[in-house]
Amino acid sequence: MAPHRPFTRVHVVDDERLGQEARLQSTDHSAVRLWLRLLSCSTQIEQIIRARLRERFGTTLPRFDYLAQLERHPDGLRLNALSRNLMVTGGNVTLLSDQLVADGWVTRVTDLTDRRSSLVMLTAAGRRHFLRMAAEHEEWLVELFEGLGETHRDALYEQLGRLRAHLAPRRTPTLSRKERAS
Amino acid sequence: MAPHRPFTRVHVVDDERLGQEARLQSTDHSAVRLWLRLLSCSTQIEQIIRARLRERFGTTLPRFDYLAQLERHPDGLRLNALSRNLMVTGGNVTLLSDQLVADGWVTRVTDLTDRRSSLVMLTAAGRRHFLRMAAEHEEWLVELFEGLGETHRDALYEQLGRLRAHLAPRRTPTLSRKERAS
DNA sequence: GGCAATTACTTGAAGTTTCAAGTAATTGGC
DNA sequence: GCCAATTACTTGAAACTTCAAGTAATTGCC
Repeated sequence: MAPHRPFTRVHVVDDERLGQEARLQSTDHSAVRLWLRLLSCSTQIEQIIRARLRERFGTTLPRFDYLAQLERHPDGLRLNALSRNLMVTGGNVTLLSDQLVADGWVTRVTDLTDRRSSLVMLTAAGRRHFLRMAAEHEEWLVELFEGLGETHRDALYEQLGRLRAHLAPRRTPTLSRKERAS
Repeated sequence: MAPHRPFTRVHVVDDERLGQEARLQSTDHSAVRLWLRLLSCSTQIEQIIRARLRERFGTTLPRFDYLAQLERHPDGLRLNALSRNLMVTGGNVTLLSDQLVADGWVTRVTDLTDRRSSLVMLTAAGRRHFLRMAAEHEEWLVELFEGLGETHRDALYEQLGRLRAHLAPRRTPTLSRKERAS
């Protein structure tokens, strides 16, 4: 079988002379297993949080995350920055903004220095609403991690920090001049 | 700090006598930060994998995960079990199955011992197709974790294992008799 | 053996997310 | 200053996912 790309090496798995057994063992699967564990843990917690947000507050995780971002930026955020922080597409942020503005939790302010942009920020009611949810949200997480042991929690936090730092350079969408300035 | 029983105690955050500073520090945010890190790492990797699956193979992560499950169960899987393994709803699995059957990667076999159920399993072509993708998929992951350092990878893997074990009892959808038997 | 309760799956509507194309505003090189 | 390139956002179609309700088959209790 031909190589996949000029850049990548020909993987041993593609060597048809190897039998199935050898083929499966010929590479180090630890990277895949690590990823599957990470995904599994993340998905499990995500679904628990998602379900509770719905039943307790009738809202969704993306909306909650959106509000959380805004709460950390009292002076407002540009949709673009929000989209990057939340790791979702711009179209999604536009829609979420529409909804949250309609709900009265968020206001849009057109940026006078750049009329392409609009800033979004929490309304007073939105802030109160978010803080109420956030308090309970935190209890859920404390409860979820309770019993894991502080040492292990710290170790996990530490290792995830390393991973995030390792991954970070990969998504470098080059800050705009205005973002660098702020 | 008081025990964490939802709905019972009034959360410190709600105490309006505390100023903003005190309010933010009045609870232990480490659980939230841990969760955010976990989610962030997971999302980042997920989007990279998702993008590559699309551009290289014109497929999606859910479809890939579906095939991966089937590859690990050569005798076929019931939709129900698949739904649990993939942590998605039954309706979703039905739709994915329809698509993958239409693509020719998967076949449906009605379970003779239980005519409510149907088993899905890989076709020969589906298996070849999956193995081809899986080989490249693994390269992406090896590449992603490369440079993190084996010690840290092992430590992360270890800590995630603990977390998963800690989380596991939470989702106990009670195995059916037939599943216990197998 | 019969029937209520459970289980397995399907379906359709609603909500979410992405992609790709489009509009408007700004920037930078000349 | 002008204009091409870039940037910010919006829009609509398509894909995906969930929820809730529905159908069919099986199980368990009497």
